[in-house]
Amino acid sequence: MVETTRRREIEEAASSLFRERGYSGTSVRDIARALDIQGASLYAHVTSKQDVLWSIVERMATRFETSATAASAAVGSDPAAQLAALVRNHVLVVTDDIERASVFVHEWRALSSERRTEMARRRDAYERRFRTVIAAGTDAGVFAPVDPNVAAAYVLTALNGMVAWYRPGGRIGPEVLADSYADLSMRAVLAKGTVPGGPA
Amino acid sequence: MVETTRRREIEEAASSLFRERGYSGTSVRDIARALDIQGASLYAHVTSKQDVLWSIVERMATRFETSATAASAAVGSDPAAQLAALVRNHVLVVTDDIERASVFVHEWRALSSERRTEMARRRDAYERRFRTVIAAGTDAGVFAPVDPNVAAAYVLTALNGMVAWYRPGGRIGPEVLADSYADLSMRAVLAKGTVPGGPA
DNA sequence: CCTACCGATCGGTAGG
DNA sequence: CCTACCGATCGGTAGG
Repeated sequence: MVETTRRREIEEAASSLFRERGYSGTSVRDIARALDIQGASLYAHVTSKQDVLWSIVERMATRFETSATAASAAVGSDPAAQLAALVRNHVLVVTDDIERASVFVHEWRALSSERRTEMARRRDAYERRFRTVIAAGTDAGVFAPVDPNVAAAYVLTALNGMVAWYRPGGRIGPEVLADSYADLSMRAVLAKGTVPGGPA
Repeated sequence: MVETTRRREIEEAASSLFRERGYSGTSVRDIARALDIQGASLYAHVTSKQDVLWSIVERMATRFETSATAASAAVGSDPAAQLAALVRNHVLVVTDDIERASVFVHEWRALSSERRTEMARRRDAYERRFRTVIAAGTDAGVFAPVDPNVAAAYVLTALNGMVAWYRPGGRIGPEVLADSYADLSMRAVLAKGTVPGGPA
């Protein structure tokens, strides 16, 4: 599917509706109504409702992946700095596109089985970045002796939980939020008395 | 509606399906099939699909509320001990009924508007317990100077995030998990150099 | 708890 | 992008 303006508008309207009502709770006609066209007219631009979900989820997955890689590369190998960079980056991606991020977090289960399997793999690889860096910090003694799987799940679900409450333009901006979440996450895993490694 | 065995079985099957596919993604016939009866036969026991969702969500809400109150009362007024008790309690409620807990966390949005409003109010009151105790700790200087709203959201979404990955009978039991999550949460908010207040 | 059935809505196609 | 339409499925009711 070529990427047209209309196509982008459909994805945007769908993201908003999928966030509010879920994929199953949103009909093709709901999406069309948001764009003031007929339900059947959507199919001039997309091949299926499932494809719209896929492009939303896939786009966000790629964004999380590439920007995590960039954030990681920007800070050197210190586990504390690495974790802070991953957390800050994640918050910034979420706040930058809260609707697609929400769909990414909650609706990937509605993907058809092949795509769902691919996404499960990519999500797992993403979570592994957190596990690995936490394990490294724990081994180095700079982090408390936490179970890296539990700690990574804890931090990552806290980050993803943002999609449930964050609204753009609110009291707290993305940068402040990124710092707060990084502070909370660093403290959660740091050994007592350690000085937190700040963001890059 | 009287609480019969059959009624309980329906709620159980529905919890499992709602968790897997969401409320909108689950049909009345899906629930019936899980119980080896006809779709229409369900209506001998429930008045609507919506009522099944409500009883699941309401039951869990009450469980979270009453057991948080009990946990809070069991530990004295020290903010650190209070927060640890709230976290431990939450983890234990979630792990004790992971399927209903998952529906409670994710599907309350599918409630009809009146019930949804009530649940929003009760969820907010529950979150306020966390905010209040965090604010008290921050004021007392035992917690780091975090924004209580942000910190409470962080901790509570991490706790609720358990429904996405926890499976009963796994490597880590509920008690160990409750301790781990309490440790992570305490460290996240404690001021540097403070000795964590343990669970009750 | 069953059979038989209801109107409404679903995702999607045909053919312009 | 529209009208007209498809078969399938939806939540729920009637009447046993």
